[in-house]
Amino acid sequence: MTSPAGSQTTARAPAPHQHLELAVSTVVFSLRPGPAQDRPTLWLPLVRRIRDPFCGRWALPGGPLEDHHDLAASARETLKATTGLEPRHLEQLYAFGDVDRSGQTDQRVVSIVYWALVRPEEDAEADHGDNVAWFPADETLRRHEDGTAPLAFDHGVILRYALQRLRAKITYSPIAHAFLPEEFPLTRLREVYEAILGRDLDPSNFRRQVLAQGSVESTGRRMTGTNHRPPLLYRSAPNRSRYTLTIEENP
Amino acid sequence: MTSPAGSQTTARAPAPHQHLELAVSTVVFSLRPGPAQDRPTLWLPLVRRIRDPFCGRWALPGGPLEDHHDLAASARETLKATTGLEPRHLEQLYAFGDVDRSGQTDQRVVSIVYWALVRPEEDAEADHGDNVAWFPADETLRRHEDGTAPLAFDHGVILRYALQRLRAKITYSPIAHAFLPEEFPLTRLREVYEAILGRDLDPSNFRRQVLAQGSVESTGRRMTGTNHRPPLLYRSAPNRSRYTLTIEENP
DNA sequence: CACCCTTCAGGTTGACATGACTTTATGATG
DNA sequence: CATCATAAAGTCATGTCAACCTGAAGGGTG
Repeated sequence: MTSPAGSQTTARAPAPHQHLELAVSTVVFSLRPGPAQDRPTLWLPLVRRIRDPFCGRWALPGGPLEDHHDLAASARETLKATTGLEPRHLEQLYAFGDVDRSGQTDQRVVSIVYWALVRPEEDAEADHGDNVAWFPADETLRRHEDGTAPLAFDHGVILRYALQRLRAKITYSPIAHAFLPEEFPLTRLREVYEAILGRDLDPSNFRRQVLAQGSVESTGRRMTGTNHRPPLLYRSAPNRSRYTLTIEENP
Repeated sequence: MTSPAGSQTTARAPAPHQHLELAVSTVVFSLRPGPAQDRPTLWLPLVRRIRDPFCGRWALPGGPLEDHHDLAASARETLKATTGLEPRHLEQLYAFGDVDRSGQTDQRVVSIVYWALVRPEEDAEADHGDNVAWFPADETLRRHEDGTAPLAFDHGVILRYALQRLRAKITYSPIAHAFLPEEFPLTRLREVYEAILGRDLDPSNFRRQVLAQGSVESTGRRMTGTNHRPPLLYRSAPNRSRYTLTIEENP
């Protein structure tokens, strides 16, 4: 076998019993009021399967890779078509391709999975019938793992990994802004972090940290009509982080 | 489009002019003496292409995805077949699938790229003729980017990304051990870090850090036959890091 | 308008991590 | 036994971070 990556070998004959399919899916997160209205929590949209295998179960939005679309563009397209969402932040998560993950013996599906963040305003617009719905992320994962309401395919594993990645990434990268509108008081931003990390943060220390690292900048204006001292409004600052790796899906 | 991820849609007709191919490639890193023998540097194996497109250029080892092998297993298999290497650490890097990356208009290649670390002992064993050779990583990247010796396909982009990922990951994860034999003095480990980060580290502070975080444990034994005070030998400790995400390719 | 309530905004303190540097230990060598 | 080379441990100044404290600035209420 001397054929290197990106090989042009055209003679690769798939085993007659397995057909290879390349799909693109996306784990979309949004922040919404939790069950008790204590703290906002992460939600994600799922699509109900209308054919076998896993007919009736919920699955991540996605579809086959579209020709003449790059991977990220294909994720965006498919996501818009299935759910109407156009996320602000989109990033590749992982490629899943275990032999047996398709749920059918005569077919193998390799999925390039993306994860995305949308703002709450963008949540509601789509009405795609009762085959698309939003679910609380942690509860969905819990009910998948205890067998109460399992997801289709290996999408439970994917969801768990996406949650881990989000929680890890938010500690070193200013992605939290993607959940918020253009201008926001620092308390909103802190609530995003608290929701994702699942614990309270000291308002004072949070302010100091986020200002020191320079991921936000003040607009100079203040919020009005508050019941208390009006907070300054901030916007997300142009990214000068050293952590940004060069592969960027966000134009 | 209601077909969710992992879709079973069998009716997807590829555009007649483009054939879709799924490949698996690996960026393998090893530590070897540098050009000047000051400090060891990163090297990687490349494979010379023997057909168009990019005939004669060097490319990452890889090949088409093998049926009845999971993605990581396919990477291991293909790597062993092309270079004889069986890396100690293997991890998925990224999926590359831009429409035009194959260098041919009638074909589209999506590559799932892995990256791997091997120990120097494992380097040399393979003799696959003059179509497989080792190159210094940084110099290869430089000569790709200034046009002196461009790599095939988009493998320059891939190499740059892999180097970034390695340098980022070594700061928060104990992967450096994968370059070393079972037992090693801390100075060896420090040299690995120095080579990858490209700067000297204080031996004393390095020792304190690495012992405090517990990624290595002492064997109790010492090196013998040294020209100086014999150092203690350490081995890598069972991973108790919180940073390890759940998708593990390393059995 | 005096007073209270709430949240904003900035400051202080102590525990701990990090970087630069110094000192002592231990084997081989001649 | 003096010397050499490196290991291993200790010292000290500085920086960072969580926890806590204090005052500021609005609206609401009587």
